[in-house]
Amino acid sequence: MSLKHALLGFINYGPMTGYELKKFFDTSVAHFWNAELSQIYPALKQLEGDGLVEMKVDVQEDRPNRKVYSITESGRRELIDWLGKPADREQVREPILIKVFFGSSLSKQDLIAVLQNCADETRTAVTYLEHAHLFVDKFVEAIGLQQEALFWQLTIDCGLKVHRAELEWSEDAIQKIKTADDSIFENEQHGYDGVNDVRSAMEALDRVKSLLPGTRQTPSARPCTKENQSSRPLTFHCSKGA
Amino acid sequence: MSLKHALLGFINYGPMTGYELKKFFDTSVAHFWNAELSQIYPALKQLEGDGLVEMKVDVQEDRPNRKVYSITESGRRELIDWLGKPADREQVREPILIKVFFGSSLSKQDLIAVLQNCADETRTAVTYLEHAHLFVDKFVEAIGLQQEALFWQLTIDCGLKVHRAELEWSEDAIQKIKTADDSIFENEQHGYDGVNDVRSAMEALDRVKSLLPGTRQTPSARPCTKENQSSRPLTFHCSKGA
DNA sequence: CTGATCATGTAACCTGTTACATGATTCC
DNA sequence: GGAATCATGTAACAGGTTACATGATCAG
Repeated sequence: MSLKHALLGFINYGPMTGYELKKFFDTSVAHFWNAELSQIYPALKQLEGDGLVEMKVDVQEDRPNRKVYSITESGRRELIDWLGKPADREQVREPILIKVFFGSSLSKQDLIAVLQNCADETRTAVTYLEHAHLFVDKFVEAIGLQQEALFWQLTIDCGLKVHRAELEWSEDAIQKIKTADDSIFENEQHGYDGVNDVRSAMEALDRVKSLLPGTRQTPSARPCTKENQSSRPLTFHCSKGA
Repeated sequence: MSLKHALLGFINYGPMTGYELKKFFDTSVAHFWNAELSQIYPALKQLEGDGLVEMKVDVQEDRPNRKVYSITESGRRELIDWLGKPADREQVREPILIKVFFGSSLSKQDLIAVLQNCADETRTAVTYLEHAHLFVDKFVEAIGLQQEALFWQLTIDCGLKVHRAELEWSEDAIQKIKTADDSIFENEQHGYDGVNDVRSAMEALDRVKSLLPGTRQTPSARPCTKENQSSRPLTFHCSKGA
């Protein structure tokens, strides 16, 4: 549950309301985490129920009352404990790669247009992150959290590297597609079109697997069961725990 | 709804059952999309309800009956239509970056350990993807879908570039943290610890924003409303539409 | 006999997004 | 007067994961 720990992390800077937490999210971690108010408020209630934060109502005359949350000792322990544990990996989900994967159904120009659009958006993201470095410097100074600068900047470095890699990829991909043979596009006729063919394809897959290097071989087809999803045989599963 | 379109994409290769679709997911798109059987079966029912696929029961004596799905004309149109539209961007969510962001609460060595673990997992992912190139070549040949090779390989190229960038980042980050001043770690005392300070921090933020280049300035504080989430002022929002 | 394979599903749950509701104040 | 600000929430929905249920056959 990363959200609750991110909330704890901010509240650890100092007592805050849900509304203020939302601002912190939007101004400092939006490039790698988002949270809506409708998610923050119930999460704070749960943190309070677990004794990780304490709430005090701040009565105001001319504005709505505020609920100010502070971290407890138990909350600080929980935060430090969680921070020190290996990070979860979220399953990668990239709609653009679905489009590329099935790109043979499109015309060359349509596929390029989709990738061009992707490249443009990524370029925008890179530009924003380049500003962000400067922004963080000013911000941490303004709020007196200079010690945090290194850590905040590191998260931006990550976003920059990753987005630049994405951008490089999409530009490369466009080039490769441009120079590809026209015959592989707008494919109507595929390799097989019957149940038996899919079956023999799966058998072929097993033969291919046993030819490949680098992993222990399995004598027969891998089924769709829990066990070998995590054992990760020959196929290129790559986003869940080692 | 990327999942349904991915299903359509595979069924477009040829008639298939849910169980077979799961195998295709696990062997060829697992590095950028996952789908459980419990999600595939109802999705197929919906696709059928929408007239995008057709189902035929294949009665077998010695094994459970199968439901074989084929794509319809309408389904093929829907697929091509979706493929040609700009891809959605999923909100980035990186638990590891939350840990780095709040890294000042950890000891130097604990933070390095977390990043080391992240680097190791990423290295494993890179190794798998390196195998995957070879695997795809053999696989598409075995199932007679050679025309698909370029597209499938491109999706692996993307994963490789991105994961290598991540790996590079985590190694850099470890170095930067190693050489950082010890005083910024295990931070108990933060810059402010009262409500009023958070408020003045938010005001400081607004002053900072107006100093920054590259975007149109806003005269006053940005609130937590829908409208300017999409207008993306000065902060480094970067993962939603331009 | 145990466990894997083939094959289909349902139900509960978790996380997150969108829409809706309220209501005073302040800025243009 | 209308929009934005401050400040709190609820409800519905969407997407995905985990657990559970069934049941036959085949391999070790």
